[in-house]
Amino acid sequence: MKIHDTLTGADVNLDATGRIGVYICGLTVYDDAHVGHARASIVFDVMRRHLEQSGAAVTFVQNFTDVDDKILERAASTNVKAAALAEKYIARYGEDAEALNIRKPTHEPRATAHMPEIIEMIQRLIESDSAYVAENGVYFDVSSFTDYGKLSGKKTDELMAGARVKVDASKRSPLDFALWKLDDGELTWQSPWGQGRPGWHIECSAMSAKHFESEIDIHGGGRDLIFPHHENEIAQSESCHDHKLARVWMHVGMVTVDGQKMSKSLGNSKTVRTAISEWGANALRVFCLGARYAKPIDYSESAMSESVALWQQIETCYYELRRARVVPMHGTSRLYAKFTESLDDNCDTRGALDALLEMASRLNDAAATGGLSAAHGVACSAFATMLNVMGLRVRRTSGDNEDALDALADKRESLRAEKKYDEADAVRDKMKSIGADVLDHDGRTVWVIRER
RNA sequence: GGUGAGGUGGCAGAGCGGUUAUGCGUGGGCCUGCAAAGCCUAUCCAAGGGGGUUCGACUCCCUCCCUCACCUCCA
Repeated sequence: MKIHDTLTGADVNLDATGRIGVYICGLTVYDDAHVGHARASIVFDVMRRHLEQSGAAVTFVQNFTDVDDKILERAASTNVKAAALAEKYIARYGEDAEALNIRKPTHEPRATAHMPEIIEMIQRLIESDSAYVAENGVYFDVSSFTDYGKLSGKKTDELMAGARVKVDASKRSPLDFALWKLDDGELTWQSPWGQGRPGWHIECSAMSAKHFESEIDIHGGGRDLIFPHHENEIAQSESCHDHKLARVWMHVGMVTVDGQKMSKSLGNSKTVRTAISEWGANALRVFCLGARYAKPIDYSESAMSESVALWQQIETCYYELRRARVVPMHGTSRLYAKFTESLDDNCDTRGALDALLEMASRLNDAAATGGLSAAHGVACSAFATMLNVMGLRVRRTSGDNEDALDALADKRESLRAEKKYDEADAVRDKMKSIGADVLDHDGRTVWVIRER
């Protein structure tokens, strides 16, 4: 699999048959996840599924940052304990991820559960003169790391000139960032430098080092993490270890609304929950996978209704195959090859989606004209695999209801053959009451459970 | 101001130095007892502006314009 590396700008080949370590920067948990968070999680979920489908043993780590200024602020303003607030939103993200069929990461480390590792890493940084103790806490000395800026393409003197960096009198340089903040409030720990809590960034360096002994194969997150988060992670980690932090850096483009980045501060964010209830989880996945991951995508009514239309074609195809009792069969398929080649090519989910849609369209065509048969076994098998790799999940009803619907569909077919249309219509109404849409072609009755 | 990513048909969105992307939408048709779904077919042959390289550029180079992101917390 070929992946574009943000740091070098080059395409890096990954052996998709070996072991692959992936570290994704997850959420800071002080509010519900929005569609932008969902996109990043979905893209990396598909990448993981594809790597595993290709034979790789993937260790997939996605962290939660559960100690942070925002969490403390939100907790204070809503009169709840910060730890409880973080816990609540971790749980709610878990529900969102489940609804979106995002596979559980191998590990979901939390910053608060890694205080010894964090403190130890800070200590090492101080010992190697990469960090220093100041009045308000411990800071990373950016001037000690000559490669600083290599990921984001920023030069330290330009950053200095920018003067938008917060000035803190106890820092040697405005560019230095906090590793440990002295504090005696909630969510604080004892450290050699006094009571306090970690700064943002250090938790990811400590947690990734814990889960990966050497270089991480793929380190990812949203584009907005490139600076300062990932830049600072590199500085910290590479000052501690003699290997690079990651072989490949992968950054997912922003989700915009009316061309503007979705963000909480702008007040234009759409929560995952809202999007799912308005459009359905599969349509949201289709939307998030409908462009190459590095590009921005614009969330809008029309984009989402198009995603729903695309999803419905896939949904219909699934039920056509099911009703025709096509038995999956191994074999080679041009569209399946296009699907895997697309994903191998820098995780081109759009290309993969196109292959899946073309497959659905061909099968729907066959269903509408000659009918599906055992001859479609190979396509049926490829279709199922593609659905699975894309993480799309057709809505089902209970097994009992499926049996009942099959029986009703059979009954309706014979009533129609006998031209007993009133009775056939009654059966259709019955099927609708169970939640199934009825599609007729040429004497055959197919039912579909629609997501929406 | 700096850095990065882009500007493709009504919309979304690819690839490619010379052949129709594709999908959605729209028009027409087919199937059907009805409805729904589906299918077929047509439509749209577009490439921010200006230069250049070339036999030939949407595809390469230069330049200008514009959009977005990051430079402050952010997936």
